[in-house]
Amino acid sequence: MDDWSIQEIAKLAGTTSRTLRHYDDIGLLAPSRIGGNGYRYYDDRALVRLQRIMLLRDLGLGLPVIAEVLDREASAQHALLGHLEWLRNEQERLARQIASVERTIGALEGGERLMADQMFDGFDHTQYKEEVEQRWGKDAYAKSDAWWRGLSADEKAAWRERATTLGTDWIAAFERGIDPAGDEAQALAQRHFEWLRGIPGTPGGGAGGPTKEYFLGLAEMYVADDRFGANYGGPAGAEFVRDAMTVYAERNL
Amino acid sequence: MDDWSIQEIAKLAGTTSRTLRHYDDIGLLAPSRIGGNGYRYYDDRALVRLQRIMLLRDLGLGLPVIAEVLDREASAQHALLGHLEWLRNEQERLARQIASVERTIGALEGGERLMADQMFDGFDHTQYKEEVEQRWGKDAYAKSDAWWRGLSADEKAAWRERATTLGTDWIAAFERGIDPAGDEAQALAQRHFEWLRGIPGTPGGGAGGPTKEYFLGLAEMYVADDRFGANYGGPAGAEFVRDAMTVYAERNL
DNA sequence: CTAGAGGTTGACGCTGCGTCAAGGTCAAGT
DNA sequence: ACTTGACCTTGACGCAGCGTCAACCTCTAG
Repeated sequence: MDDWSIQEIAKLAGTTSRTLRHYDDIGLLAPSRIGGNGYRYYDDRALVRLQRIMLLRDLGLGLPVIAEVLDREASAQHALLGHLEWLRNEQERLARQIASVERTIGALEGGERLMADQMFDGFDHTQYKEEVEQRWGKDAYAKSDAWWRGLSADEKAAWRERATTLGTDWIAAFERGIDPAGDEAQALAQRHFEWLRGIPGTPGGGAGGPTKEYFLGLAEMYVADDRFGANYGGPAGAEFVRDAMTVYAERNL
Repeated sequence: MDDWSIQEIAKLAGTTSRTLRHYDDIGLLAPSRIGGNGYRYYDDRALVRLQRIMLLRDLGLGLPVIAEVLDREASAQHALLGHLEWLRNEQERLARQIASVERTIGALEGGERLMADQMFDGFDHTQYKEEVEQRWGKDAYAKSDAWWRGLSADEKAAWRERATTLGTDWIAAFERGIDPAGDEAQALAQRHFEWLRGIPGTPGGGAGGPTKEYFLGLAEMYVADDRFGANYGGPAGAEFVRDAMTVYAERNL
C-alpha cells in the first residue's frame, strides 16, 4: 500500500496528527483510506492536498477559504487578493497601535505631566482656576481637579479628542446654518449633555447629568468668554451653541 | 446616589453592557453597588477605572495584563514595553505574510510556470530527464513529473527550501569534519531518507520510504555527477554524503 | 505475554466578548 | 389594575484552530 499513517504524513508535511484529525472533522482533508481498526491512512494525493493546505495556511488564509480554493469553488487569485487587503488593514492597525503605545510610554517616562491640559470644557486646567471657583465654588474645582489629575496623559488625550470632536461637530452644524431648535442641533446638545455627564466631580458629572443651572451657565459662558467660545468657532458659533443648549435645557431639564 | 446603570456607564465609556458584565465576571471591574434586584450600579471611581481599561485595551493589551497594571501589580511602563515587542513581532510577521502573498499572486498571474524548477533531488526538472529515465525507468519520471506539475510555484519553492536546508546542513557537517558513521551524520542521513520519502511517485516516495537500491544509487550519483554534487558542496562534500548514506543504508535498509 | 508506541473518539481551554434565550423589574400609559 | 416596552438578570453557545489531557483499543517487538 502506498500510503502513510497519520503521524507519518504529519511529519512529512510538518504538522501534527491532531491537526489532521481536525481537518478530517471539518471536512478539509479526509483520509484516503480508513482501516478496519479505524486508523486513518493517507496516500500521495492526500499529501499533495495537505501540502497545499499548509502553504495557504502559512499565507494566513482561513481554513474555510482554503477549502473553497482547493475545491475550485473560488479562485486562488481572488481569495489571495481579498486576503491581501485584510493583511494590509491589519498592518495599519498595528502601526497605529505601536505609535500609540510609544507615545504613551513616552508620556509616562516624561513624568506624567498633568498640567497644561484642558478641562472644564476646553479650559486649560489650572489657568482658569479662579473663574471656575468663582462660578461653581472651590469644591467643584477641587473635586474635578482630583479626578483629572488621576487620569493618565493618554486618558486626557482621549477626553480632549472627544471634546474636539464635539466642538468640530458644533462648528460644522453652525456653518451649515441649521436651526438651533431643530432635531440635528438638539441631538448635538444631547451629546453635549452626555459628555458633561461623563466628568465626575463637577456639577455636571453623575447619574443625573448636569443640572439646568450648570448647563445654562456653561452655555452663557461660551458666549461671554472668548477663551471658551474659541472651541466652538468663535463668538458667532458660541451663540449658536448657546441657543441650542438653552432650547435643550428648557425642553429636557 | 451618584451612580449609573450598566447601560448608562457603558455609553459614557463607549462600550456595551455585555462587556461590563464580562469584566465583572472576570473580576476586572466590579460594580460599585448592587441593587436589591440584582442590578449593577457604577460610581465615578468605577468610571475612571473603566476609562483606563478602555484606553489600555485600545492599545492592544490583554485584560489580565490590564488588571495587573490597574491593581499596581505591574508597572504600566513594563507592561507596555513588553507589549510593544509583541506588536513589532506581529508587524514583522504580517510584513512577511504580505510579501509571500504578493509573490504568490504574482506567480499565479504569471501563468504558473511549472518548468525550470528543481526536482529529483535538486535536479532541474526537465533538463535531466534522460538520466532519470535511464536510471529508474520512464515510469518513475512520468509519475514524479505529474506530481511535481501539480504543485504550485510556491509549493515548489517550499520543496526547494527544504532541499536547500538539507544541503547546507550536509555541507556544514562535512566542513566540521565529523565522522560519516557517527550519530550526527547518521541523523542527517535519516533526514535525507525522510525527505526522499516525501516525494510521491518516485522509487523513494511512499510509506516504506526509499528502497535500498534507490538510496544507494542516489548516493553514488551525488559523487559521480557534479550537477548533483554541487548541492552538497562539490565532489568532496558529495563523498561525505555518500559515505554517510551508505552506512545508513547498510544499517537500516 | 507484556510493555510501549501509536491509534481512536470525546471534550475542555484559550480571547473577548456578540448574540440569543428565558424570565424578573420598573416607569409610563390606558 | 393591567399592559406595554425598555432595561435588568443569569446561563450558555459560538467563533479559529488546534493543544492537551482522558480513557480506551491495537499493533509490534522482545
